[in-house]
Amino acid sequence: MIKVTLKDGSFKEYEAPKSIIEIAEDISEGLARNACAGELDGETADLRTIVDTDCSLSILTCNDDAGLAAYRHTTSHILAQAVKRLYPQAKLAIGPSIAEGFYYDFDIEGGFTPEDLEKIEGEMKKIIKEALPLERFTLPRDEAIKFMEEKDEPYKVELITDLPEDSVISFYKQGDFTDLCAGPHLMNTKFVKAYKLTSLAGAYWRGSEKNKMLTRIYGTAFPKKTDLEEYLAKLEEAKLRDHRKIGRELGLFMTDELVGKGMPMFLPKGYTLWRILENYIRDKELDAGYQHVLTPCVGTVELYKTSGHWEHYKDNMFPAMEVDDETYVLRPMNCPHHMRIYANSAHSYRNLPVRIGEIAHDFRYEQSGALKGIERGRHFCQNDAHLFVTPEQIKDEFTKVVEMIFDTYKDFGITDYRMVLSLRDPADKEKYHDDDEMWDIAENALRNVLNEMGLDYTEEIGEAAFYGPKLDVNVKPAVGAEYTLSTCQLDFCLPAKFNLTYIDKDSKERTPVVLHRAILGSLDRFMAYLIEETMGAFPVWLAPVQIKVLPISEKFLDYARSVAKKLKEKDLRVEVDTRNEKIGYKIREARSLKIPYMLIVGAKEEENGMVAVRTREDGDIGAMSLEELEAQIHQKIVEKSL
RNA sequence: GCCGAUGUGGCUCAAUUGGCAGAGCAGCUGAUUUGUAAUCAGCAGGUUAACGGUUCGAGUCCGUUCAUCGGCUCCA
Repeated sequence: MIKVTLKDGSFKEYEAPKSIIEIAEDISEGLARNACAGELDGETADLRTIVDTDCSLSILTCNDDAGLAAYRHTTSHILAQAVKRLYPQAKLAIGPSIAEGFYYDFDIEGGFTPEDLEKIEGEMKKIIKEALPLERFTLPRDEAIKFMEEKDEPYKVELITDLPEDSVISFYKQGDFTDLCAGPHLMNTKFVKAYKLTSLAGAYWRGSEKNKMLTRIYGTAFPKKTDLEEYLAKLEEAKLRDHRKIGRELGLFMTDELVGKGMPMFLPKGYTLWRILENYIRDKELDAGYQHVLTPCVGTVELYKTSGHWEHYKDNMFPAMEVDDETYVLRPMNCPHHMRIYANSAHSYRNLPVRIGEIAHDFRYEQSGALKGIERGRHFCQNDAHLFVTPEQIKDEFTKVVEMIFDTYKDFGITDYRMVLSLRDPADKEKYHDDDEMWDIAENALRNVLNEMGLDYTEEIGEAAFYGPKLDVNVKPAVGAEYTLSTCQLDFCLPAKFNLTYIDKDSKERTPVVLHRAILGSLDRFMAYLIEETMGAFPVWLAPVQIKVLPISEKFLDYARSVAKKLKEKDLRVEVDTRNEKIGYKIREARSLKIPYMLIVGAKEEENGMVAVRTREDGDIGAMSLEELEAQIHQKIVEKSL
């Protein structure tokens, strides 16, 4: 009798002899961490011992991240096996599991077509049906290299060559296919139940654009067919939230070939929302002691040479313009302008911090492939500010910025975000200002404040700005990759480059520290995120049109207009549907435009001086006086609720 | 920028193997005067992204360019 300890502490008993593989398959439906399954295959010793030691079967299920990752990783091996069977000339690169599935990179002349994917899926089905066991084996490094050389897999050879000399390299074999891999994996290909190859893409070998571009196949896999279907349905649904689609449908913004790519234009409704965002954040900053300025969208190239941006970002700026004897550039950011504004007057420790803010238009020559609606364009508008502080004030000011971010997110109902402490890569002296002591001080300063505030964050190396570390607040859009919404950057570098000073208590000149920060980030991108979060059904305080008055027939047009006029006088955003259509038709359109309040007016309403109210959320809520309605709406505006 | 896909009225989509560019919605005009998610009729709207090529004939095939989409790289 073999007694097996399960992960939840319970036991399960088996008649001996039974192989560990059989038991593992039984217990875990094939999802076992078999980092050592190859060695244990056929083992009939006391399983209990093995389970109790660390090198054993920790039983994983697909409810575990690690279990699901193993499941998907095995699916990626099956994909690679299928590709090698159908296209033996394809060379294997890497094929990990990722957040929502897996991918595998191949080097193949001409790449794959969508039709190829179907063929490959078919071959994968066969491999699963063949019920191939996965066997793990190891080789010393030099033999591993030889092994992959014989298989003519240059990318695998390169991967192994980069491992330390004394490494022992593990492989997983399934039938006619063997891959370099650390594992763990399923015990058998037959356990893969539901999978789909989702897309084709190009991807640089080892993520560097200097390397060859390979062909990547993305796929996903789930333990159950229904889970896969649910996931695919969710993807389709996400496309409906895409800000580019909703932005067009609601008349918020447009793009135009003749104006240029990456240059979105905001339409009246979009600009109404824009103004609300702009006023919101400017007022908030005023309350927090910021002073706002207005600076031009161009500057001399010397300005950017002084800051160091020219050296770092020349290729991502619009080309320089020669005017008379001078060279100008469209500005990619505003720091240098604000530095010069600070330098315009003398400063004492008494008047620090100086907080200079601007809703500033910037232009960046983004790579054409990086453009995405108003999320990332070549023109955008930053909610920028630079706080000039003494070293002692860093902690306090940084804390206040983080609090302003939280406060703002609360108002906009943003809850799904991730904080990243972005640090330099100490090995990269090209990209980052070379002053290790400065970096250590700056990074620790931010880290300490975050810890003191008790915030959850992850540290990421090589994500800092060239002049300093930063806190980024990242969100995930409906479609595509995560991006940064808010940022706060600590800079010991630019103030010195611009010779900025303040007079300290001891009458000595000192260099201030600068915090670069953006709460809404860029207004464009913030709006993109709002659109996707709300699906265009903005809360009342943000809705470009808050109220639409719908007369039952043309007879009541005058009354409808008088209602609209009264509400406009109360600073509400109102439109009247003056078209000669039936009421159902007008309601239908107002609903599709996600307008929060519809006021239906006919004979009854005109007689009583009332309006029949229909809300976006609750439908028909009956007749109301204008005073009552107005009070209700203003309440929602104050609360910033739906 | 790189790899791949896509491009037909404002929007969503049709158009057998290459054989007369079509529909719905939106728009305009008229009739209707309407009570909570689409009233009826008519009209107009196109160099099929642009340019070039193959062909008796190109929306369809080939080439170049542009734009969009999915990724990669980048993101001060």
